[in-house]
Amino acid sequence: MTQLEAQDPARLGKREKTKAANQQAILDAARKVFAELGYGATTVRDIIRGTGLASGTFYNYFKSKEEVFQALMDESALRVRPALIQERLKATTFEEFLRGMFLVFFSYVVDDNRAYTMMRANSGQIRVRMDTPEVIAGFDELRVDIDDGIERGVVPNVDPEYLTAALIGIAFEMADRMVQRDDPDPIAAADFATALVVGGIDLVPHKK
Amino acid sequence: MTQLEAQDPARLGKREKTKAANQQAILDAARKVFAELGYGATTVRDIIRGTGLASGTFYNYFKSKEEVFQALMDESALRVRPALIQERLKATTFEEFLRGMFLVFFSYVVDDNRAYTMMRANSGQIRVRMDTPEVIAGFDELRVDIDDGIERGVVPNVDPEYLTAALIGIAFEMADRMVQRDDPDPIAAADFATALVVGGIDLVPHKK
DNA sequence: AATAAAATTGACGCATCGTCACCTTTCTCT
DNA sequence: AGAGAAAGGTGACGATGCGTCAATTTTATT
Repeated sequence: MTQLEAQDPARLGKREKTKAANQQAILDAARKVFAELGYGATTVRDIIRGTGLASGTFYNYFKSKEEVFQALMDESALRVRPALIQERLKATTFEEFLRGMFLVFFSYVVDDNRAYTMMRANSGQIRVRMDTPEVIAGFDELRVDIDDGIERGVVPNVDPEYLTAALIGIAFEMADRMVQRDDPDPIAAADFATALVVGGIDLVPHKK
Repeated sequence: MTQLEAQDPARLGKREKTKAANQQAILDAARKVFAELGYGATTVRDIIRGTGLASGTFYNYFKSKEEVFQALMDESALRVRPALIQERLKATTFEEFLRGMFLVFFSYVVDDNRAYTMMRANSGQIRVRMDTPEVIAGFDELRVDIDDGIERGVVPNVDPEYLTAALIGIAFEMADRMVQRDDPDPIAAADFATALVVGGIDLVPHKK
């Protein structure tokens, strides 16, 4: 009754191989079903149905529906994080620092629209936050780097916690707005956000 | 089996009187139980138990658990909104406008800590957003007023949607941080937020 | 007082959850 | 290779919570 074909050539025991495959299958099914039905409406059984596994098996991999969702968020976070780190390291001024971070984040949101939209769709009804320790790890590193940047003189000497909070707030709320637009423009969004913080918003007049 | 004593002296039919009383009783019980158990863990029965009413009665007043929660949020929003409007109207510069709004919001968050904390506690696990049409009405008016302000020259001519989004993001994320601090200071928070937007963050150096 | 209207009640049927005893597959060791 | 052990998969089951609804009680109307 198992429809799973193993194709991974890596040297792993069959056990590890199917475990990994199952885990991924559940995640894939979950992403799909969440997108179709929304978080609230999908049941654990809906998810497992898409994998050919038995209902009980789900619980060998995840504790609950919420945990799968969280795992999906983590997957997304993992995909942005390297780029964020990259940007952070190559910035030499605060403005570069900000523009790089915002651009990476907004671009990701537009690119991986599926993942982000899925998350957003679920946001409406009932929501697992994106700023849990796991998901926000990139931004937590951000706070550390802001501390660092202050020492190095790259970042102004302001309350790092508030600064981080404000940046996160700007990023997420603007992203929400952006994806609702007809033609989302990450560069424009990043410019706006950057100007708002470093220069005052006068810098980016809105063309009507 | 009804433990409710009517004490409202207003001239209302007994029907209206108990209806209003029941509605409020459910809301009060809900706030308490949500705070104790968290949104996810409380059941509709947990809520109704605190009122002496029967389980079916709950559904005469609210459609679901989520709806009560939303109603509680609306109650809170209703409490801030007049002050927000007040601030908005009396501002003559953008800076005043911002500082007023931020201060009202942060002060409310600190004052009505119970309501806000309840909300926050639930935020973690699973969350009903604060930016639904109802809750955010104050901020929706904000967007309208920003449009207005642009016309009047009080608010800089920038993309109003992004500006609103950014302000909301700053407000909520900073509020989250603020309430976690030992000695939350709404004035300092409002100063920070205002400086961040109007003047660039250099204006408020952080004392270490 | 009789009748109508409205609201309350709690038992019921339904759905989902998470568990667990049993079974199948994979691993290990000689 | 084969036997025993360990890991993992299975699906039926008990438990829990939901929302409904026919019956009942309470309030309004005439």
